[in-house]
Amino acid sequence: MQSKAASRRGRGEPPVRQAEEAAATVSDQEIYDRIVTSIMEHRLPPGTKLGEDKLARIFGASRARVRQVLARLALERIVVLQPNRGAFVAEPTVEQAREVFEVRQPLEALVVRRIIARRDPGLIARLRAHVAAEEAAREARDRRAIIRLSGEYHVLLAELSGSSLAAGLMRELASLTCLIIFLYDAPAVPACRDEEHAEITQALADGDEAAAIRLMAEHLDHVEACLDLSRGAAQELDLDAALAG
Amino acid sequence: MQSKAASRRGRGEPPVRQAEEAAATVSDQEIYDRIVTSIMEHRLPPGTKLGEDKLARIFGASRARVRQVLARLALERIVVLQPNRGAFVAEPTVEQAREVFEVRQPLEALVVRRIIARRDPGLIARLRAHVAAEEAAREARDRRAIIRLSGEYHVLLAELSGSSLAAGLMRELASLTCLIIFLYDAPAVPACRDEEHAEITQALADGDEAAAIRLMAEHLDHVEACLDLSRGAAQELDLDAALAG
DNA sequence: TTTTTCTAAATTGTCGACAATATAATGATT
DNA sequence: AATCATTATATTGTCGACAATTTAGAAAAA
Repeated sequence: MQSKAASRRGRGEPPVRQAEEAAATVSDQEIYDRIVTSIMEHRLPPGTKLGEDKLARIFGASRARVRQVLARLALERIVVLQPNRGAFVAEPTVEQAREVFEVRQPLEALVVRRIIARRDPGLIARLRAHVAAEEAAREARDRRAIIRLSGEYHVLLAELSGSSLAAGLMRELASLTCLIIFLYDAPAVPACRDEEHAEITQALADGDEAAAIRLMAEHLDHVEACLDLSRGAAQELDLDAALAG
Repeated sequence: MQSKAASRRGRGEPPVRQAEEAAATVSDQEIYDRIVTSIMEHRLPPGTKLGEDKLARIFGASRARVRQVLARLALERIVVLQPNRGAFVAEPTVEQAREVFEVRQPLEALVVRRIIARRDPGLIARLRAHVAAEEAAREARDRRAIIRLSGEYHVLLAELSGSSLAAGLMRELASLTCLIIFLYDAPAVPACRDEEHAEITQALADGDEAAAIRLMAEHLDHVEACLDLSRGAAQELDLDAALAG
């Protein structure tokens, strides 16, 4: 099947590590977390087929278990289920990308207001620790970790806000944003938001609600502005290239 | 092939012989819709146990199918799954109730802005038709239909806004709101919002964004203000009667 | 060579059976 | 009589097997 490594740039073998083989028992949550992490770190590119049998072998779990997890991912819009065809990592359209940012904007503002209202210093400490982790990943040039941690900052924010509903929604939206960034981002991306998380955290520590909300809004605008949403997805380019040759 | 037997859709529960045929025809979506409708109409009160075997018999489907639907409902927070104990209709806490309204507030504003931006007359017509249906249900004193239709107005609004993301979120939040109203509402509730949907629709028809947003915010405030945050009631009910129809 | 048709392989959808756990029912003990 | 321990029943959790469908490949025809 796989003749040339170069030919399977688009959607080939799953980049999921096969290192740990069939251990005794792996929970649904573990399977879910590993797939989500892989997607957030772009080791599973959009469009990748997630075969049930293949995943079951990788995780050493039964197919039914994997199937359950895939159904959950599909409901969270991170994965698309095609009847009788299987599960694929979602490829959000330009339209969907805009919708995600549109919903995130007021939701993040809500989260910021809640955190300000709490005035919990321990809360700020956790945020600072996360920002430090982001900084470390950036210095280590670990681009995958950078992308994942950037998304997780917002999830952490929502969790610390005390609204489990907002946290759940943010988890979903953050994962989707990772997919969107992978699909539509220009190469020089991460520079766009290097210090913004730190600045937002500082505004929260100061209890400056207006500044925090403004910084957050600008931050989201910056990320969205970095995207090239005028043209089709990068995946279509691959298709065109393949057809030309 | 033969669908003659299916034409007999009485209120009587599907006996064994009908169950056999229904197994092939009842889709997951149908099971999902019927349970959601029953919950929205308060025929399945919060706290009701949703036994897998019992539901499977009622719908004439396999337990695995029912289990899938229950997992989906759990992910949408309408149902709670207790490990090794089963599925129960969710009983949102006071905290969760506040969270729902808190998230709905900016989300509904977003939906209103989108609809205004569209300026589609056909869209207004559909809204008016729905409001008329609400009016009819109110005149018919069909309290269950009133509650369900009230929630569905907001879902329809989100769908017509053109954002599938917002629509999906609103569907979840509307169902939760129905549960919340059942748990915490004082008896004299629906009076709270008799004409508000019509007024919002009119503002949308006029293209008056500021008025529409203000009316919507006030509407949500009114509903929330009607809630009584001191008691909670749940009673046993047999599933067959509640799911019939 | 290109297109079409048919066959074979692989993958998903569905179900029933068995094991693990919780609930109830019963009987024994204080 | 009340409480606790034990047994019995019912429900959920998990798995493998089989059927239905799709995909890939081979063979045949244009």
